[in-house]
Amino acid sequence: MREKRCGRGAWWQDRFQDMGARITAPREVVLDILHETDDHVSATDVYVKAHEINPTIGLTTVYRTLDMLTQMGIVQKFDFGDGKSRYELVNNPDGKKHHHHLICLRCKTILDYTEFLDDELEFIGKTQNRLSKKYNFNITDHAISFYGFCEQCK
Amino acid sequence: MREKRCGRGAWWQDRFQDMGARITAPREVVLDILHETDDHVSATDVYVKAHEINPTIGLTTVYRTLDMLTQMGIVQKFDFGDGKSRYELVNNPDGKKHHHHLICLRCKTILDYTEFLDDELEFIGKTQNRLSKKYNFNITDHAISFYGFCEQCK
DNA sequence: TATTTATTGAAAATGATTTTCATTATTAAA
DNA sequence: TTTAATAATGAAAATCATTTTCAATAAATA
Repeated sequence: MREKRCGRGAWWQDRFQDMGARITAPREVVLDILHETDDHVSATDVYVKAHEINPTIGLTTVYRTLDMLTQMGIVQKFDFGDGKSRYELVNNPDGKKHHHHLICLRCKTILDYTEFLDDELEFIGKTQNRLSKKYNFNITDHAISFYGFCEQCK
Repeated sequence: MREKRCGRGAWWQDRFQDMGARITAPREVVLDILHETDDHVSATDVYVKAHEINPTIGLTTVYRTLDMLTQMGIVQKFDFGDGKSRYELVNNPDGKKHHHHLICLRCKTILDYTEFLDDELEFIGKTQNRLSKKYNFNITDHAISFYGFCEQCK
């Protein structure tokens, strides 16, 4: 087993309560794994790690949990074009800060960058406000990706 | 058959020449279809239309052509999380202007928006310059998506 | 405690995308 | 031109991520 959540419960557990979703062992394991990871992980990545911790956890449940977390806005789902989805905590207290992506169209390499967040914040904030109003959308997250060719491929 | 390219060749044909790629009937049909479409189409969408025009064109070739065009930067490939990739011309002279996406996490609806392009242009241009320099990347395109819940789903 | 409801995992089904391979069309060379 | 090399094609088979089905289990509620 692994150490339990600290104190009265992790930040995400309240969200579960609100949704009437149960806090189960498999779900805790998935959340723990996401907290420990800096990378964008695939469902299989999560499954493999989960399986090491608790071999009874099935791939289906991993998919279901990841999907649920995505819909709750706790996890962000990415598709970089290599056929499998990647998942990442939106708010990882210990982990990597919010970042954007630079994707090579030939070799599919993904570079995370965190620079220029100040300029970005300004732009995103403004746009987000305008969009939510205009389209009556409750915006919870965003993604910015640049495409092109990396040093090796250009 | 359908009308041939006007004059000495469409803009994309030069790109083909440069790459040593042949301008074949199936490829012309795929390009034509993309030009006629405003939507983000799936490979199957393209295949169905291509098939109406020329029933000998196979799905495999559609995939291959789309992939090739993506790598050439002529087409942009999107994944919105519904399991199939979408493709769209980057420069569609007659078609829709460059736009960004507003995606509902529950019902998966995709809204295109084109507002606020002036602010965006400024932000994107600046960031793009900085990134190309810093990471020695040849940036050809970008994508911005906002996630959240639409009117019905929130 | 009994009963309803949510969650789970295994196995099967689905469905998009890739690979294989033999054939055909195109270009380059002789 | 004719020929040799190469690129492109399509059908069928193979892959592989993701979903669905369904019976079993666990948790919440009456």
